[in-house]
Amino acid sequence: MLKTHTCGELTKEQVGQPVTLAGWVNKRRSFGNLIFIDLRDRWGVTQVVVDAQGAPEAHETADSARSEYVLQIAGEVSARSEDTVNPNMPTGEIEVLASSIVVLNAAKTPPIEITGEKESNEALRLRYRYLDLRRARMQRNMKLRHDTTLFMRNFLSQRGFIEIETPILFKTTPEGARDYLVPSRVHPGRFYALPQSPQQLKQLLMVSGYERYFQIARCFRDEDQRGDRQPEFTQLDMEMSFVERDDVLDLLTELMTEMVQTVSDKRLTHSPFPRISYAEAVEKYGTDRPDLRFGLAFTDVSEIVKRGSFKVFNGAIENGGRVRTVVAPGCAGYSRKQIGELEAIAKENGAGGLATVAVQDDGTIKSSIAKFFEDGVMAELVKAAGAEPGDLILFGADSDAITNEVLGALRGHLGQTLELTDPEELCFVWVIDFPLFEWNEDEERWDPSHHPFTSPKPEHIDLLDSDPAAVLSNQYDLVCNGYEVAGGSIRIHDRTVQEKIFSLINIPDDVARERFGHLLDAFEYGAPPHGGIAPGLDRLVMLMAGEPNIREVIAFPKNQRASDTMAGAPTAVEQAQLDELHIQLGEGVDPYESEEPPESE
RNA sequence: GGGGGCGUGGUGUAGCGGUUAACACGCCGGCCUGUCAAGCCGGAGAUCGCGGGUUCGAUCCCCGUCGUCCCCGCCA
Repeated sequence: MLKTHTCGELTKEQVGQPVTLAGWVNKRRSFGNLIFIDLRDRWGVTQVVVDAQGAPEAHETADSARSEYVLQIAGEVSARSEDTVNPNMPTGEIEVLASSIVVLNAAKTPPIEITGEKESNEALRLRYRYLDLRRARMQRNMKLRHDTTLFMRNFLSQRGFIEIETPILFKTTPEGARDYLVPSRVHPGRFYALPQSPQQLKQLLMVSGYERYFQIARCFRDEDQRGDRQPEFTQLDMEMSFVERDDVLDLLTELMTEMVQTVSDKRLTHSPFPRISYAEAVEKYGTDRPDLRFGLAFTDVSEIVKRGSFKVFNGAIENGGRVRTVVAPGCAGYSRKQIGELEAIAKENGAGGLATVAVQDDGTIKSSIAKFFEDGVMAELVKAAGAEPGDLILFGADSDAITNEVLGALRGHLGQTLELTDPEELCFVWVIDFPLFEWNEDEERWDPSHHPFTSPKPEHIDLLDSDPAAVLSNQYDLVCNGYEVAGGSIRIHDRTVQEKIFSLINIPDDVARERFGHLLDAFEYGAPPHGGIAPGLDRLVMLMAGEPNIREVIAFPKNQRASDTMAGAPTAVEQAQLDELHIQLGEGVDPYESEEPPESE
């Protein structure tokens, strides 16, 4: 080793000892004949003192060193005098008196700030990711990610799970997300697909009798990016045999609770986690992934407002919709401008406008729609909505689909602006009892709301033919602070039921056999009842780190356009490579178009 | 595919129809033996992303384009 100690471990106990440190120049402060170097490695920062009189050669080297130079420094640990102790650094009680310094490598001035408090813009950070990853924030996030996966592995291993790797080169499943395809040299015109998740493989492992499987699994989906979505991401993929829903929920609750308590400094709102049905989540919060760090649930006031004469409300109800409210606490005094902002949000989400009722501090009503309601009805309305003096009632009057969006967006906005969301808090909630199908307007068919391997609730199997919309499934999602952080289900393990589902979602028998024959066949050889779940690792680490997007917890993420701007992927390839893969580019396709010229240095 | 924000020395920002384009950090040089956001002095460094238009005059206004981020669609 080129070092005897790390830059984070020396204390008064080592005073007088000879040590050798190696790391990067975090900061250099020169007084001419006396130079201080803050030397950094992954474990911390240690101050090195170089005295021109005591060590002239070392001083000369220190004088020429610059930020981010890689140095090896030999010297002696020395206690700092009382007035020079730095209580802000873990190693602040000591310093290393250098006797010799070797420049292991020089460094250009970095294009992004590594030690400063200023954040360089993300495009630059990604282009120089190897430098960005030197920053304390990134080092902390990578460590947290490691701690998280280590915890998961230990936790599951202790409970009898074993980690099994499944192929990255697999088979296309066109009914899901868009696949990343990999051409085959040996099979002209054929393609592998990168797995969107190891779903089928883990189910097959259950058929194989492993009973408790997990994998820190990379998954690939060729869809557009979001702050919480990358083309490749990581799941803690799990599957268990002979379990029922609550077995999975209980185990995951335990895992998540201990994980947060062990690796993060965030606070859990509650554990065990509350469970709400999909129907309740949508009815009260307008979404199947509500942020429950705050309330602001919706109330259905259709029956009350019917007794008034406001045409917008009555019209919405006559057209099969409803009128629901969300209460903005303490916002009765909102100015016209502030209400205008709320109305803009409502309109962006499909509302025609935004009716409001302000319950003023003295209990009187201020509202442009008050004139459509008798005082008694208005009082009942205020009470039903749960509004107190000082509150502002916001109305959504339309189809449920629209008011879910409108009120959901307003609720989210209020949660943010009224600071009802504590960034130090993690609020997990189970969402259960999802519908098995959702109607696909464009294709005019039923789509699985989760995936086609999710089992219907046994008591609903009879409804599959008569009323598919009413069939509930054994699907469950784990939601945290408004993010879906895990999703899973009890699976189908019966070939007949599985074939039935395929036919309901318009996958003809021959297609089902071609795409999923291996699974259907496997079900005939003693498939145990089984189920599982797949927490999204990136999102969990993001939440525990308090980061705004998952790129901050991925060492080398892709940008919004799914490019790696550091290495420059994807790239055009040589014609010879294409030929070997039997691939011909489409007419007019120019892979070199709009490609940035390489940086010349 | 659609909507929106941003793009000014190395970095982060300010600015604005006419400026020697400002500030901080960084960088380079000098002084300095107790700093840890070191200090003091001096210096270099920007065709204001690119192209076109409007204008007597554009970094500023308009259009296009490229880059980047956010959102909708999409994400079984």
